[in-house]
This record gives sequence, structure tokens and C-alpha cells, in this order.
Amino acid sequence: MGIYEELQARGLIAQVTDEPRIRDLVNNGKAVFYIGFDPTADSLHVGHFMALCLMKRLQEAGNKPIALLGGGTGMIGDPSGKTDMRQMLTKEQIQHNIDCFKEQMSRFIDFSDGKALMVNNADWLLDLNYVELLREVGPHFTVNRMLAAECYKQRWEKGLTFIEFNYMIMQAYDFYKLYTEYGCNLELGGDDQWSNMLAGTELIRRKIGGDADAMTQVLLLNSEGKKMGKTVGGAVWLDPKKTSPYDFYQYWRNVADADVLKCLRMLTFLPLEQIDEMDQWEGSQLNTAKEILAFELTKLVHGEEEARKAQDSARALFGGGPSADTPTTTLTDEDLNDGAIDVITLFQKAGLIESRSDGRRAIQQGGLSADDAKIASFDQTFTKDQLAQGIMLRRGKKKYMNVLLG
RNA sequence: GGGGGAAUUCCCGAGUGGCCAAAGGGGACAGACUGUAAAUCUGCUGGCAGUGCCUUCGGUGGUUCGAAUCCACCUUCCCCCA
Repeated sequence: MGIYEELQARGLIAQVTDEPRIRDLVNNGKAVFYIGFDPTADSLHVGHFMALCLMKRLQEAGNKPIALLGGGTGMIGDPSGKTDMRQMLTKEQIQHNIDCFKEQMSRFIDFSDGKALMVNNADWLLDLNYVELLREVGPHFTVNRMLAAECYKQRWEKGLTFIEFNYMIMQAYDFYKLYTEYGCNLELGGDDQWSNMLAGTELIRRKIGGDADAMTQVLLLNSEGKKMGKTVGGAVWLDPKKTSPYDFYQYWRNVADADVLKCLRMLTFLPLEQIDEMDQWEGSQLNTAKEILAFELTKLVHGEEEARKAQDSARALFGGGPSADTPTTTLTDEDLNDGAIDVITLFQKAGLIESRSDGRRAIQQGGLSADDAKIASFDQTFTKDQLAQGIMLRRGKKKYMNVLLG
């Protein structure tokens, strides 16, 4: 089985321009492919992670990846699938984000000895001359075709600004540039990028008669049809400072039953045979599959040690006992009042309640506990001695904090 | 450039002078049930305080005993025409 067939079996391939040709390229290590990453935040997230995994799989199969950082396209903003225009980033923000991206990427992809390249499209896009560009690429696109592109559909209601409308041109130009400068013959991206990618292959064909291909990756949607890797608080980040390894682990540990196998196939590097076996599992047995998924992904992103810690503390917590890796807040004597502290203040210091009112409501509903004993009254207090030994505070089933006296 | 409309608590969306901290829905949170799942049911959702007080309805002023609701100006957004 070649890498192409494996990608297919994992359910990763969404659309391709020319299947036989792409199959031949990637299976024989002849692809020089690129994936673009626009520096919209100071950390990569799960969506990028999928792209990096695809990059890694293809690199291991002997193909050469080019990671394209969007220092130039980031100045425009991709409207694909967005309902609103993004806030424009300053040049400084973009540069900062690029630096963060670079660091995180090099942990996944081997850039040594020219095995992979990292380039920044700011290097060519920022120097473009407007009139020259218009003459160079303008004649190869028609506005009516561009408007018909699926990726702009979402913007019919809210309005598409001219700057964003040009994003497709910029991305097409990138591919053209990489094709001519680096012999890049394949562009990969999320399925929402299809229109932009096609624009690139067409530009290459029309301008210089070259054959370049595009392949999109299936977007990771949950069983409700929403993009995975998002929480109420925002994205699930790869940066441990933004999403802790424990939270990262828990995100995957808590995916819906219907999504576990799909995630295992699409995101992990476990052999397909092993995953197929898990496919037989049912009911609560799926919890094991979820643990495997969470562990494998945490390991890929944060390393084995962090993954182990996250798993241990999750098991300990849900198994009832304390754990050495429980998140801890340390209080000082200044936090105490006459050698004691009241419940609400305590939970507030631990960051488990948003306000004192929130704390009162939580107590009324029986949502708070300390050392597995439910808090029954607002005016319960804890003494210095109790704190000194450490108290495990808990809100609901999943949020907890160990409190110590420092 | 001309004409019309809108801005409400996390989101959508009621509310057109006191009974509004503000209907309803969504989401979030908590409880029951469970498998750290889904579905379902219940509670809860500005802050501080034990029935009271404080801050909120785009911004700034004004009218009034009293304004989310009325007036003026400002800002932003949308729609129609060009």
C-alpha cells in the first residue's frame, strides 16, 4: 500500500485535481508539495496540526515539503468560509506570530539538510508592483468565475471587501512562484481552500503551460458537523501556555463516541490494522479508545512525558484519588484571615469560581467540593492547618485545583 | 452622492417612560441519570450583600420625580438608489 492509499484509507483526502498523477507523485517520492500557514495567531492550533501531520506522513514517504508562512497573505486575510472580515493584523503581530509558528513547526517536521523548506511569502508578495501584477496575472482570471467560487458564498450576505477578494490571487501567485522557483508541483490544504488552490494550478497552466496539482484534506468535523478543535473559549492550541497538556488531553478524551475512530484514523500515526480492531468496540469500551486517542495526540504535540502526566492525573482524578500532577495553587498567610479562610474566598483564589455570587450559586446547587466532601454552607471555613496539608478543591466533575499553603 | 433602517446583558432576540437586572431561545455552568459519551429531565446564568444596594441596554449631553424606552449630537453597521 502506498502513501496515497493510506491517506485514502484514513479518510484524509477530500478533493484532487488529477488522481493518477498525484498518486504517482506521492507514492514515488516525486512530490515537492507545499502547505500554507497564515500567521493569524501566536500559536498553531488543531487545524494546523492536521496539516503538519499530513506533511509528516508525506515526508516520511520520501516527498519534500515546503512550509509556506503567510507573512504576505496574512496582511490580506483569507475570507474563505468566514462570515465576517477578520481584524487586520499589524506587521508586528504578523512577524511575532511567524516566529511562534516557526518554532512550533520545527518540532514536527524535519527541516535539516534540506529535507524540508520553510519560506515566507512576504519575501515576494510585499515587493509586488500593483500595475505589473495586474498585467501579469490579471488577464488570467475572470471576475465572474472568481465570484462563483464556493469559498465566497458565505460572504454574500455580509459583504466581501476588495482586499479579501484579492486573497485568491495572492495564493495563486504563491503557487506559481513556488512552482517556478522550487519546482513545487503539488499544493495541499484544507478542503475550504479548494477554490484558492485551483486558482493556483490554473494560473500555472495559463501562464506557462505547467502541470501542477492540488489535493485537499478532509476537514475534521465532529458528528454535529462542526469543526473540531474548537471550544467555547476558542481554539485548542498546541502551545502549552495557551492550552495545557492536561486540557489538550481532556479535549480528546471527551470527544463524542461517534468521532473517536475517525479521529484515530485521521490524526494518529497508529497502524490502520490496530485502529480497525478498535472499530469493533462498543459502549463503555470506547473509553479505552478515547484514552488511546488522547494519549497519542498529546504525545505527538507535547511529548511522551507530558502525555503520561496528563493521563495519570486524569485517571487519578476520575478514579477518585489525588495525583502528583494535579494543578496546584499556593496560598500565603496573607490570604488568610485570623488563620482561616472562608470557602468562597478559597474557591475564588483557586480560580474555580468567577465571582462570589457564582460561588454561592455553585454551592446552592451542590457543585463544589473539598477533599470529596460536598460544600454545604456558605460560611464553612478552612484552617491554616487544613491548608498546610493541602486541600483538593473541585467544581463539578471535571474542574479541580489543589490548594496548598506556601 | 441621495434616501431609509439598526445598535439590548456570552450569542440570537423581545422590550417604545415607572411593575426591567430586563421575556424567549441558544450556549455555558451545576444537579439527576451515565461510560469523564450521547440523549433526557431539573436548576442556574451582572456584581456586592441574607428580601436591600450598586453597575448595565453603542457614545456624549439633555428632557423628566423617574429613561433601555423621549430629544440633540456623535460613532458604527446594514439596506435601497447612483
